[in-house]
Amino acid sequence: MADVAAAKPIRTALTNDDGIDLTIIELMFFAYRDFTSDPDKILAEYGFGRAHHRIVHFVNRMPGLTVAELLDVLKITKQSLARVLKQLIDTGHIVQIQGPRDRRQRELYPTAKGRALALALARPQSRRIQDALLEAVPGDRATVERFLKALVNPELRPQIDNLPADRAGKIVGRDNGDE
Amino acid sequence: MADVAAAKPIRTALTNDDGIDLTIIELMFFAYRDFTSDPDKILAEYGFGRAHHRIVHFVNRMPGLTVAELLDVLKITKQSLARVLKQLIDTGHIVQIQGPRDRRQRELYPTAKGRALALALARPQSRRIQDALLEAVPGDRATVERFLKALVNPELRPQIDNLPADRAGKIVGRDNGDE
DNA sequence: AAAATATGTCAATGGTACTGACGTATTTTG
DNA sequence: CAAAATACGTCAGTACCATTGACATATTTT
Repeated sequence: MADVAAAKPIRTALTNDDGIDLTIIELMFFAYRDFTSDPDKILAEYGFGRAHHRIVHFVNRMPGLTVAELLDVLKITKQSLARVLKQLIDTGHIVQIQGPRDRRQRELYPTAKGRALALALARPQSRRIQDALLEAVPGDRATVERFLKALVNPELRPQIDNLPADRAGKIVGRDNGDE
Repeated sequence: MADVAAAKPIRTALTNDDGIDLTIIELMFFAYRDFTSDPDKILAEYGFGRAHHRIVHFVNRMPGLTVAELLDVLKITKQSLARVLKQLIDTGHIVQIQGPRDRRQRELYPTAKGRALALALARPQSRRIQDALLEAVPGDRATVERFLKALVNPELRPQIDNLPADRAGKIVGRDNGDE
């Protein structure tokens, strides 16, 4: 009976007074939407989507990673990866090389074309971040990084720490004189 | 000819040395993914997706907004909204009321059920933010808010400013004694 | 030799988004 | 008042991204 009649509309707005951090919740939504809009435009020219972006990005960040490692970073299924990875291989952005130790594995490497795409996609995002930090005072960047990292599930934070920050000292793979 | 041969793999990792702010780019990816994972789990129980989340959220934040206004906030097409909004109306989360001034318009209001859903979805996100700011010093929250807002396209920032922060003074609609 | 692992693939499904076109009710404009 | 514009809804078709489940192959481990 109560279900039949139209439910009564609530006319008062949900606000921060309700004990919810709506300000940052909404800023995350709007910020992320616009943050991804620049690469989305570029990807559309190639007929690619966000899945291609993520794959080409992490293959460039961790050259030689295996399919299983890539799945672990992206937290998607093998089947979801398959089609998109195949397209990137077919278009010459990524190459597969049989694992030297374990020949069941396929190590994934970017080509020069794949590196160029990763850079083209990252540049506008980096630029947007740079602009957002224009009026930042020393320490603001660290504050933002701490906050974002603290939003990540704790068990996944080591994965982020293991990404190469720069080329000082660390040798990720033998440099064979790419370009 | 050059295209036939397998392209040479690049074995060096892309790093911050390449002039790209990879650290924050990747933090944004991981942070947003985990930030949306909590509501995603709840939505799955209802057979809903992220589109339902966004609609039920902003209808609760701006009760009485019209379909056109909602489209303008979400930046999606009428056709994309249609199916999802219909589901939320059919399940009694949202009600439509003919606009009092312009009868072509349909004002959207949450029901008690819709308000409860919006709160249930927002709570884990708010909690995650609260936890992320646990060790923050005064000023850190403002720094994060400034940064996120600066990532948003400039022309859309007024839209964010117009969302009700709290109920002090401002009367968004007449309070007719909901629950 | 058997079991486990790494990968690839086939089929089916679902959610979200898009473009384009068309219809209806209502309001505004000339 | 008639025409144009507006607000909304809907139909058809398409595309991308992700899922589960099942199965096949090559290789390594036990």
